[in-house]
Amino acid sequence: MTSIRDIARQAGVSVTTVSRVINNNGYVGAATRARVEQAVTALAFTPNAHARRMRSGTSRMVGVILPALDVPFFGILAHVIEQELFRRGLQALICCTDESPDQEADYISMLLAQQVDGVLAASVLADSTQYQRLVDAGVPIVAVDRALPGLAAISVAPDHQAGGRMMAEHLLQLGHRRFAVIGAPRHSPPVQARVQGTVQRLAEAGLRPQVALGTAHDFDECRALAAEVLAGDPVQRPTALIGTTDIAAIGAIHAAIGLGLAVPGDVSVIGFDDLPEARYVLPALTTVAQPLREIGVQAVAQLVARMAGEVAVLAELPLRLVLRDTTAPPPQYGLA
Amino acid sequence: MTSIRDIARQAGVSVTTVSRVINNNGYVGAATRARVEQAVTALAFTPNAHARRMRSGTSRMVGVILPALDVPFFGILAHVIEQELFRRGLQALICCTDESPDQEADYISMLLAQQVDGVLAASVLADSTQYQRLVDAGVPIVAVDRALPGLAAISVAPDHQAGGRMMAEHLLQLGHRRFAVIGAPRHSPPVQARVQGTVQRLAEAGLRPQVALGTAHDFDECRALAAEVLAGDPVQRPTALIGTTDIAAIGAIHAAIGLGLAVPGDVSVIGFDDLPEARYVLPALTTVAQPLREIGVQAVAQLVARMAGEVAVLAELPLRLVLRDTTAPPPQYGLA
DNA sequence: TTGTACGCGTTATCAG
DNA sequence: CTGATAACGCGTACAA
Repeated sequence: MTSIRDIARQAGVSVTTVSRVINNNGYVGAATRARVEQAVTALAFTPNAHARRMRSGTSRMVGVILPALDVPFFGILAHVIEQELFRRGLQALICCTDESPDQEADYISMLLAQQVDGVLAASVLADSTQYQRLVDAGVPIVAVDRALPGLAAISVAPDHQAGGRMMAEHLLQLGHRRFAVIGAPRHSPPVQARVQGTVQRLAEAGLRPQVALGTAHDFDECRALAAEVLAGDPVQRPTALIGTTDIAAIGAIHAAIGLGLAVPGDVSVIGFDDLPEARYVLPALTTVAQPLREIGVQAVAQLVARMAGEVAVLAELPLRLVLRDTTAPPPQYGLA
Repeated sequence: MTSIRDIARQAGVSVTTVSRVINNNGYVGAATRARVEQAVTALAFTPNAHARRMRSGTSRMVGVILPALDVPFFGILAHVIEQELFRRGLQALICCTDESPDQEADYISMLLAQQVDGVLAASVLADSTQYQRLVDAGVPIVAVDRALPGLAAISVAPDHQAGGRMMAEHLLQLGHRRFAVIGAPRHSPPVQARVQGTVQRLAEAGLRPQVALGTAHDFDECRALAAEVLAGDPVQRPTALIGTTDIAAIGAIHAAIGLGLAVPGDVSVIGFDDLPEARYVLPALTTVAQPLREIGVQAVAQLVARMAGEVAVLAELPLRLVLRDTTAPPPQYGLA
C-alpha cells in the first residue's frame, strides 16, 4: 500500500505538506502543491480511510439493519437509504438479519466494532437489550418501518394501524359484511398493527373477520391460506379478502381465481404497500399505498440530524387508498 | 470510546495481556484471564475494527457493486451475496450505482480508500479504466451477472445468449413465425446478449423479429413498447412476444390483454429470469430460469478463493425453461 | 510556507 | 506466564 509517506518522499516534501494538499487546508506553495499532486497521481495514491478514522474518531459509516433484501419492500427501502447516505458521503453497512434474532445480535456487535456513527433499523428483535448496547456506546439510532421495542428512539414509519382501518373502511363502504384477513409474516409488528386496525374497524361495524396469518414473506403460503378460507360454503364464504401486504393479497387473488371465483365479481381483494408488484397482477390490485421512498429519505434525514446533535421535524407519512381493479360491491349486494 | 488500555488499567494488567485474552492466543493465567474478561464485560468493550485493520493490513471487507437494489433481480442477488459474505466473517459494502457511470467511479474510489480485500461487480461501465485501479491495487475482482469489459476477471454469469436462443427455440417449436422482442434496459449487456441469441436463433429459421428496447428496468415502458408492436394489422402482428426479462414480459402481457388479445390464445409471451414476479401475473409467465441464488453463492466462493490466492473451479450455471401459462401454438396454427 | 513529532487502538516481537 | 515497545497511516499541535 502506498502511503502518505511514499508521496512525501517522491515529491521531496514532508508528510505534513502532503496531508495539507490532500485535505486542502493550511498554506501550501503553488509549486509544492503541484509536485505533490503529481506524485499522488503518479503513485495512484488513495488515503487510507481506516487511518483517518483512527485520528478523527468518526467513521462516516452507518449501519442499516433490515430483515431482508430479497423481498421487494425492503429492496426498495435499502436502495433509497443507501443512495441518500452515499449522497451525503456516508457509507452504508447493510445488514440482512434474515429474520434471525441471533444474526441481528451479531450484526450489532459488528457495527459496534466498526464504530458506526449511526444506525437505521427495522428490527425483528422483541426486546431492547441489543440496541441498548448501541445506545450505551452513544450511537444515534433511528427506527424505520417499525418501532424499536422498549427503546425511546424515533421511528420513521407510517401509521400501520390506520392503514389496517383504511382497508376495512373501503370494503365496508362497498357493502361487504364477510371478511377474511390474509397476512404474513405473522411475527412482523407492522403486519400485526395492520391486522389490529382492520379488526378494530370491523368490530366497530359489529363484524369479525377470519384471520389467517402465515410465517414468511411468501406468496405460496398466503395463497394456501386464502384457498382454505375460501373453500367453505358459498353463502358463508368471505366476500372480501384483506391482505396485510401486497404479496399476501396477490396470493389471495390467485387462490380465488384458482377456485373458479371471479375477482372482484365474487371476492374483492385489497392489499397494503403499493409495490410495483401490485400492478403486475391481473386484475391489478387495489391497495393502500405507503410512501416507501419518502420513508427512506426521512429516516436518513432524521439520522443525519441526530448525528449532528440536532433534531429534525418528522414530516407526515400519509397513507393513500389506490383504487385499481380488485374491489367491488359484494355479489349479493344488489339482491339484499 | 473505551479501549484496550482502559481494560488493562481496570484489570491491573498490561495491554498485551488484554490483547491475548481477546484474541485467545498466547499464554494467560486463569486468574488473570478472569480479571480481564470481567473488565471487558464491565466496560462493554468492543475491539476497534479500524485499529485492527491498521495492524493487520487486511480489512475483511468486500465491495459489492450493483446497478440497483430496488429491482427484484438485484435485490435477490444482493441478499444472497451479503449473507454468504457475512457467513464467512466478511463485511459487505453494498454500492448501488443507480446505473450511473460517474457514481460507479466514485464508489470505486471509496472502496480503494476502504482497503477492501475484494470486489464483486455487476458493472454498467463501458471500459476497464476504473476497475483497472482496483487491479493495480492488487484487489481481486469477480464479475457477477455480466463480464467486466476489457478485464480478464472471471465472470460468474449464465450464458445469456444461450438463454436468448432458448426463448426463441421454445416458441419456434410451438409453431410461431412472427416474433417481437420486448426488452429493457437496452444498455444492459445481459439483455443485449439475450436479444442477440434470440435474433440469431430466429435467423437460423429464416425469421427476423421486431426488436423494441426501452431504457429502464421499467414495467410501464415495456408495456407501451409491446402495445405499439401489437397495434398493427392482425395478420401481420406478432404471435409471440419475447421479453428479455420477466418484468418486460409482464409488461407485454398487460399490453396484449389491454388490447383485448388473449394470452396465450392470440399472443404467446415468454420471459427471462424466473423471478417470483413471474408467478404473480395471471396467466403465470412461462420463462427461462437462471439460477440466481446459485450465481450469488458461486460468485462469493470464487472471490473468497481469489482472496486466498487460490482458484476455485466454476460450477455450471444452467438455464432452464419453466413452462407456465403464457405460451401456446399460434392461433392460425391449426388452420395452416 | 514547511517540517518534526506525537497519538489514535491494535497486535506482534522480544525480553523477562 | 506477563510486560514494554514498535509499527500500521494519518492529521495536527507546535516549532522553525
